[in-house]
Amino acid sequence: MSTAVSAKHSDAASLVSNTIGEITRHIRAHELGPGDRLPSEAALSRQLSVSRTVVREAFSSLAAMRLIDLRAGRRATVAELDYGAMSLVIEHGVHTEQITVQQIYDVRRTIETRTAMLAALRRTADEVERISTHALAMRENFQLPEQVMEHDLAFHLEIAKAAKNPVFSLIVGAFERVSRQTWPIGWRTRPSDAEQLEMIQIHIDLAEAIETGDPQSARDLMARHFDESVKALLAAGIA
Amino acid sequence: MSTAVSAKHSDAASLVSNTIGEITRHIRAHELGPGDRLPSEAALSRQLSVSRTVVREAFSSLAAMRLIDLRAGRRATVAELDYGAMSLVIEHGVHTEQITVQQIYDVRRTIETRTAMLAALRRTADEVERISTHALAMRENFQLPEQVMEHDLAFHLEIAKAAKNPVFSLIVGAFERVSRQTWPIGWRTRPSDAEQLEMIQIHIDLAEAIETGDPQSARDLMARHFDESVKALLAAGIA
DNA sequence: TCTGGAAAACCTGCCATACAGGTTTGCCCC
DNA sequence: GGGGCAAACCTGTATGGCAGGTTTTCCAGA
Repeated sequence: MSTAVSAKHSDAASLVSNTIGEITRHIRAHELGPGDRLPSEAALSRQLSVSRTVVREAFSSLAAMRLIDLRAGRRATVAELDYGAMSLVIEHGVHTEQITVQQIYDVRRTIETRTAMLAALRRTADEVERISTHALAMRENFQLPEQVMEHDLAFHLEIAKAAKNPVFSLIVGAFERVSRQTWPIGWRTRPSDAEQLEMIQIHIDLAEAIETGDPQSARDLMARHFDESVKALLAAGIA
Repeated sequence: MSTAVSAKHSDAASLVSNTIGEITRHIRAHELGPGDRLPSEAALSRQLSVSRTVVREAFSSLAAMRLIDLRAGRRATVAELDYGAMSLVIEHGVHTEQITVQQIYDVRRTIETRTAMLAALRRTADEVERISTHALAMRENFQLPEQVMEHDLAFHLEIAKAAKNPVFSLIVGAFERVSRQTWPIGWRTRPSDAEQLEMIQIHIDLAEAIETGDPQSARDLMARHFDESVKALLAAGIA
């Protein structure tokens, strides 16, 4: 696998690209925030002297990146931070074999040992509540993999949120789509109830460390969680 | 600043969304890799029973996320991993005040202490060459901020590349657009030649640590680099 | 038989127009 | 002043068309 990652230097002087630039400039110039409305397609079309088709494709592209929200009949609005687009990019990388599952685990370990630590320092009572609930729900439903997975994903996202840095949430979220597809593989590498419960127990311990406010312990537990997961994957021959 | 980050659960049953799904499914089903060609707009239009308009918007969206490449007259092709879209998402977050510069530095520190370490372990001779070249070029052109910045950005990207994990490259690259805009602020907080050269020296030392193959030292230098940068930003009142 | 090159076929970028719904605005009536 | 309805506005999708770039095909000449 090559590790080439680039960014096309988009002088891409197509009308659509330019229009996308104009729209983002408009957002910046008017200091628009989430929920604020953008000009209508027709208005932009006149203003920039391009057809409505071009404006539509520009809007469509921005919506694909989740920078704006589109809904029929309504004006386009500036969107809240959303990891949907990043999640698709990562998924694409995995499906086209430019990224391996193991590489993702390495990045997640790097990021999430940090979020666990920060969460232990900065969490609010509400967040502790939600994190613990997901951990316990994993144990409760441990015979329903589907359920365990959903709570597992939510657990990790909540910890990122508790770290109080939206960029971490963005990155952790970016792995969601891929995780949904690889998670069952990891689960199958732990065939016995004991092994499954052991893995779930780490989550519960981690939730407790965050509740207690013990960053070092939270960090170590998250590291252990990923080390175990990678070990399991390797044992199953996912290299 | 709120730390809410979500992903709209896209049941979004619009024709365009469905078409996007169909196209990505096609890529997966046929195991297409970078450079492989996709069906023409007209063909997909017939095959999915939607108008060419819809297919065009779907292609346009995928191109915005850099999952495919579009060029006039040519068929669409599967794209190489590219951080352009992620870079736009991050930029959008900063401009709409959902992300602060400091938060980005925290994430970069987390990620790049790891890439520095891995680079020291895995770098090839070529990579060492390129990393050193950029570091030295920073010193050489230290009176041309524009130049220093470009080499600085390239320096960090090369280190990520040398870490041999494209996901790290993706994330480091995702901060490029924002960095280009905030970098001059950081530079101005170091008004004297001595301060500027001191900051550049860290890069040179880091390049050497990577060349020597000293992961611990590389890690520490990268950490110091970010600590200094954050300190400078805070001193300048960028909170 | 092989090769160079031109024409044909194909393809995308962009535009104008049209119409079916959903949304917002504003006005009128109570 | 408030409620509700109609008009104005807006987006989603479709059709047809043309300019210009790209690929394929195939013929003429060596």
